[in-house]
Amino acid sequence: MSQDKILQSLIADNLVSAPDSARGRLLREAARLFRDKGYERTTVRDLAAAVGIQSGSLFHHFRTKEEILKAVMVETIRLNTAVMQAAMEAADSNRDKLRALISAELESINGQTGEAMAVLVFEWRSLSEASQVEVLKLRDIYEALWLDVLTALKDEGALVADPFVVRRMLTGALSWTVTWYRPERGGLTREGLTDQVVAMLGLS
Amino acid sequence: MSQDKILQSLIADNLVSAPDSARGRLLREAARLFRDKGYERTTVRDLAAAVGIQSGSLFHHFRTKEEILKAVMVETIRLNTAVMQAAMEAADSNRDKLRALISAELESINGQTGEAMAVLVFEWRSLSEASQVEVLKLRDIYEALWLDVLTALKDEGALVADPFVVRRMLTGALSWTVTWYRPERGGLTREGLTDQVVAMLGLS
DNA sequence: TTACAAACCAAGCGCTTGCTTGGTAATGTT
DNA sequence: AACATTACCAAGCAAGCGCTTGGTTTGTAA
Repeated sequence: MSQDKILQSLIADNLVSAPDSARGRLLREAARLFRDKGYERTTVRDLAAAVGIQSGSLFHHFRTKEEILKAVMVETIRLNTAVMQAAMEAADSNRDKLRALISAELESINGQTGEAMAVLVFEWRSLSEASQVEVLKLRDIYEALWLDVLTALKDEGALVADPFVVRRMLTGALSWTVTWYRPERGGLTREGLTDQVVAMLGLS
Repeated sequence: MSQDKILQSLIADNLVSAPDSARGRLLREAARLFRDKGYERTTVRDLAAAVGIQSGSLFHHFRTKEEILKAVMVETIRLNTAVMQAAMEAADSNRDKLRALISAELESINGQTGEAMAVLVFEWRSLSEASQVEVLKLRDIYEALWLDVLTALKDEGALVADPFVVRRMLTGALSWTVTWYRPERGGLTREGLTDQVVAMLGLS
């Protein structure tokens, strides 16, 4: 299934909002602002101005500012989980599945959903505890994908280190690319970067 | 040189403040609060209460709230650069030097200076641009330590991936341990974790 | 004892924040 | 055409923010 088909299907199920809807546009601008200035430094006036409405009008669409942050996170996880599931199912061997996961995560971090992914990593603490629990449940599904593949590779003997530790190291390493990797400025392509990661793990 | 000797020497040179001084205590509490709640959510009243003074009295020691954040970061980098320099010089081979660097960085992230290191990673954007430039200069010295060793390993043929990429992946991977690694709760020791990282790189 | 600076308090100022309110325009729906 | 619902505006409130001010206590040294 293509990435666009997946998005369409999620929109139809009301799991993520359409990019061209009022809600979708706000969430995209919110992700950008939250990443650039941080959640706390972004005011509801900033958010409203970014979509061309008054600050008070925001509260017709969302009850609180935090609800906007939560929506950004929830929709991003939903989309990426679906995309990664598809990418993985298309691969045969466990090595290829891992490669697909790494490549897909790099894409989600540095591609279209990059702003939202950065928010997911760096604005975690700004969520209320109740919301954290909620978002964490969605993350668990996502993480299970990784652990299944890594555990299989460990059983095959292709991996020496502990699957849990490897996944956590990869989470950090891949998330961190958002702070330095600039594919548009030439040099390393995303596939090239994926190669480097796989090589680092000794799996190439 | 022992870790304590290094600290004493830095205090003597006025490069970091003594842990039992008024300034030192405030910076330690600030690091803890900034990590726990984030810089923006931490008020000057929180900071003052943590050391038992009135909020206004803070501004006798620091001109602005941001100056406190900057001080936390600067002193932490200074200390850790010195510690890592010493750890590295004690090792002979390049493999051992890299191992020493990894172990030392894990210690700095998860040990005494852990709170401050987390602040350094997650509160970066809360610094004014002027301060960012200043802190960045200090970081460059620190990063040069890593690149020297990784480049040497690449030349030896022990490393397949690009040194710059490896360092950046390691930065992310090691920083991220702050979010999950809990040495006190048994299981993995710091040396054990270092082993896992070295094994992941195929250098064990 | 006196002199003086460093450390601190009590009070509050000016501003920004998230959010509310009461009403008006736009957009379907029948 | 009549109504109902959604989307929005203009204005502003209460609370919390970083920081200032004028004055008092504490520490140090001659």
